[in-house]
Amino acid sequence: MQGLTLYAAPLYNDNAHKAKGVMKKKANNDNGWRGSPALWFEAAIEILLESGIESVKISSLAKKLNLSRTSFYWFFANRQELLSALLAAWKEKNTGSIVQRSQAYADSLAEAALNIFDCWIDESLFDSKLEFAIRSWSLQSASIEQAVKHADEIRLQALVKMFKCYGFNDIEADVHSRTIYLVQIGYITMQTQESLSERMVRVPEYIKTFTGQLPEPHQLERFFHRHHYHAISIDDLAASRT
Amino acid sequence: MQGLTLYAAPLYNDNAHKAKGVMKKKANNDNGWRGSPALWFEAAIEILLESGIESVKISSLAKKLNLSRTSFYWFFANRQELLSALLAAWKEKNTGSIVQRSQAYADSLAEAALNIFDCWIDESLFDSKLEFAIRSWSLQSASIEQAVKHADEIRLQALVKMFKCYGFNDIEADVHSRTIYLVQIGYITMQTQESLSERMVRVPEYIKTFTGQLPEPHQLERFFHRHHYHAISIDDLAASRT
DNA sequence: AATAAAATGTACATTAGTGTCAATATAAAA
DNA sequence: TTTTATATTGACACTAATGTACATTTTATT
Repeated sequence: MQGLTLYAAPLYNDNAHKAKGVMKKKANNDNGWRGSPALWFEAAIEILLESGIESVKISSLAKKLNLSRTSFYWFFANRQELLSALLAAWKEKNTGSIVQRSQAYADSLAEAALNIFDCWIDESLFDSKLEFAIRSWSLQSASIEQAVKHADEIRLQALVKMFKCYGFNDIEADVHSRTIYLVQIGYITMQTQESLSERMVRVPEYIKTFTGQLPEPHQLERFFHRHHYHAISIDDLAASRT
Repeated sequence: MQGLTLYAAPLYNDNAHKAKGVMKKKANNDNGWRGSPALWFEAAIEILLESGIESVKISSLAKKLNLSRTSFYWFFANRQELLSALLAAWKEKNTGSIVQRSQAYADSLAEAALNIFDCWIDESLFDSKLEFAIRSWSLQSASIEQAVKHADEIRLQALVKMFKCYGFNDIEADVHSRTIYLVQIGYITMQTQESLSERMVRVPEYIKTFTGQLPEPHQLERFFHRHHYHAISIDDLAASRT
């Protein structure tokens, strides 16, 4: 066993792309050993996103990593310790981004809303699958439910503050915050899989619905640009071919 | 074992209120036997809503019903058969109501939206906890995921049709349908617990956000009335006391 | 090369769940 | 009241998961 308070989120972020591929026998650490806390953790994240927390079984992870099941206990005291690391990673990543984007510079409410939308487009800011998995987990565990409720409060408060900056009264800010946030939570729950362009096409109408104002062309352009989207994009071409 | 294709949803609806109370030893069937498909099913629903599908264990249900675990197999072939009954009950109840309310009479879009809101207020129309539990289940099972996706499509189509009746174009109807539906799915996912009046206070602003028009006073009155809500209500009094 | 530290693996104990079977009890029908 | 259908139970076999103890292998250090 080892100490391991700190590696969870950072390693998840750094190695997420690497871990995606099929690797099995090769591709491990820099040192000569096959296992590491990070590898077990990444395998756990993968299984969590694919099949939920109750599928995060040490035996499955061992199979995935081609390691003996009991080797796990060298790095983690027990299964619970691994699960705590998963929760910590979620906290660090998802709530932070919403709060941060709600405070970003904007020259109008429409643009402020677009700043929030960054989270829904950019996976490096907000991981929707992780969000869904944690929320499902919360059904089974009171402590997780607590953590999720707390996150919702923090996030909604950040949005309310944003709307109030643009002159909304209490109830308006409340309803509009909930609308912008809950529509996204709804999308996540629906596990929608859509191309970038499918989603971008709806953006102006959503902004209008959420804020009451259509975004200016230059604001949309800025938004599209930072997400590498062009009105006639590779996505559109691919879609039109089918 | 017995045949049992038909009892699922009807018995769930009919006996849901009865089953809620603490009963244990008494209060069973009309006949002299202690167990029945319905009782096992109701116990399963309760556990499902409380703690998720993986907690629906025959051993737990038996304890809850004060029956031998193996007695279950007189009524159901196996656990899977019970789970199928749970899914069937969800299908029958939740999707049906949305479709039905989307077609109800309304003299304006605002009122049409209020008709949809009926589902979110009236538990006999739409069971939010069941909805959440099934959606969580869908993470673990491809077939459940399929069923949930299908339900989402049916429901959204019904809403799109409604918005188009009031002159919305394709993309407008699409975005507004998604907004009204996803906000609710978001609420469900957040497992929000609020009093009737807390929710009613937000209704006008939500209607304005979702449809672009504030509801007429008489429309709101009709809505409040059918949900037994009065501007100064028992809820308000209770809240003001704390 | 010898040793220590780190990681891995095998064997075992334990737990918690499913499902089968045969024996028994209860209620309804003859 | 006997018989039959329905329901209930305890004993058993099986499976899949966790976690422990200890031996073994692999890498790093001297």
